[in-house]
Amino acid sequence: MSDFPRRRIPEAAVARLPMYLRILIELTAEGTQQVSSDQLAQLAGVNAAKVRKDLSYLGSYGTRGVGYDIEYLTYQIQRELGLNQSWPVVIVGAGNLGQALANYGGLGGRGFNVAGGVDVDPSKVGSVIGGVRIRHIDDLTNIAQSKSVSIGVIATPATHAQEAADQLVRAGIGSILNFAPVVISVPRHVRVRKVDLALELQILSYYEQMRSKGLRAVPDVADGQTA
Amino acid sequence: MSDFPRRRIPEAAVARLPMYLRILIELTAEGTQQVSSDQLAQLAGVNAAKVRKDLSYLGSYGTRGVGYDIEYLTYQIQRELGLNQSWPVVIVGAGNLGQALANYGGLGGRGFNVAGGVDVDPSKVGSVIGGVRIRHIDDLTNIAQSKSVSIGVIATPATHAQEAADQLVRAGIGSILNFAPVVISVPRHVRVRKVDLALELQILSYYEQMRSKGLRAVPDVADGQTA
DNA sequence: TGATGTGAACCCATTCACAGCC
DNA sequence: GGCTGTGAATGGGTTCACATCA
Repeated sequence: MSDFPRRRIPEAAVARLPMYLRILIELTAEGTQQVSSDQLAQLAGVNAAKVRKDLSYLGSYGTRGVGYDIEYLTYQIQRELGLNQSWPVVIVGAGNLGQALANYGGLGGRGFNVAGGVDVDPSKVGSVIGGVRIRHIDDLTNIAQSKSVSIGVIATPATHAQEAADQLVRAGIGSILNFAPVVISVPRHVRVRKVDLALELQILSYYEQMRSKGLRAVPDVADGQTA
Repeated sequence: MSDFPRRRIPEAAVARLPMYLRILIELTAEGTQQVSSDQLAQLAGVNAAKVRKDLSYLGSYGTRGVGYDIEYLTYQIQRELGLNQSWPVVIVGAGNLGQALANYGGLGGRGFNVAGGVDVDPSKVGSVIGGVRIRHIDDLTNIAQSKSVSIGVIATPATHAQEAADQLVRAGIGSILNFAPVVISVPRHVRVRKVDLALELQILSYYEQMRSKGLRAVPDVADGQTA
């Protein structure tokens, strides 16, 4: 109501906003107050025009001839990403990875809190990891509903990932971050993002192999950087 | 020489090959021997035409009217990605994340092995994690060169990530997988991929927020799935 | 007949280049 | 003068649709 739903932002741009946000927060920590699209592009390793276009989707928050006010821009990006609230997330799987995630303190400052963790293993149920009590997976729906959780993280072995996904969907979760190295299938309205260590490494190995074969591979762009 | 450098594969296609590979390996485990682009697309949650085009970059390894021979296709993808050899990787940072990575057994079967781990903290140096002895970061160049490591993983806190990147570059590493939540800058010839939990969650929160505002957000595509 | 392989069309994303404003 | 904001141009990736072949 107060902030009417502005035009939809292209997916690719949305994916970069968190990166800009992080950089802005770092700049604030260093005491900087203004930043130009050129500087920001430099720090993010992308093209300056891209920065300006991305930011323009939020509205016209820059000042011509000057740049962007960091504090104001930070606020706008956070608002756009929905980070003016703290999102409760639930973690499925309390093995190595699940524990690492629960212990990872970095989430609090970035708009999230771990509302709970679940596992199938009875020996894990009841333990407390990173301040989070692990409950049985059958409690998932309870937890999700009582704490209004809409984001779930799958940190199970590959063999149980689909099961975990099904449970999350049944619990009414709308977005899933999948750390298990398998493709999970979910109803179309559920959004999934996947993080897979080996998969990332395999992409890198392709280019390393190209390099070793003497092909200059590509001039490199991707997550661009400066020396 | 034996396999002459075929035309370069588009970046987006390269990024999907590991996913196909994993699915093919799963199918093999289930005893399947043939697969069509339709089936594969279904399992990967992408369009069938995309599967065919992606695979066509490798060469014409399918049989019209039949599909793809899984074993043969698996071999071809592995070869293309350079996975017919095992790539040694070095992990910088032996904290929570670094330990989780070293302990993660899944790498061996997917074309990688942990050649070593390093840290700055003297109390960590000398310990053995996941079968890997942690050494001091000053040994990085030694390790990298003696074991021909070309891929490095940054698992340090954000504050030390740039430092770690510099050391890796100095050690002659060509590709970096960065788990630290900062953008690192490296010379142009070094390839970087970034994995950031909070960043992924922040992307999801954008769409959850859209949803909660009643905007049907997007019809969803991304890592597509079937119900 | 049935599924691949691929030109062509389409669509989204990136980049250019400059008008507009401070 | 300097930097934003954005139409227009470009480029890459996706999808269509069909010729091709087992």
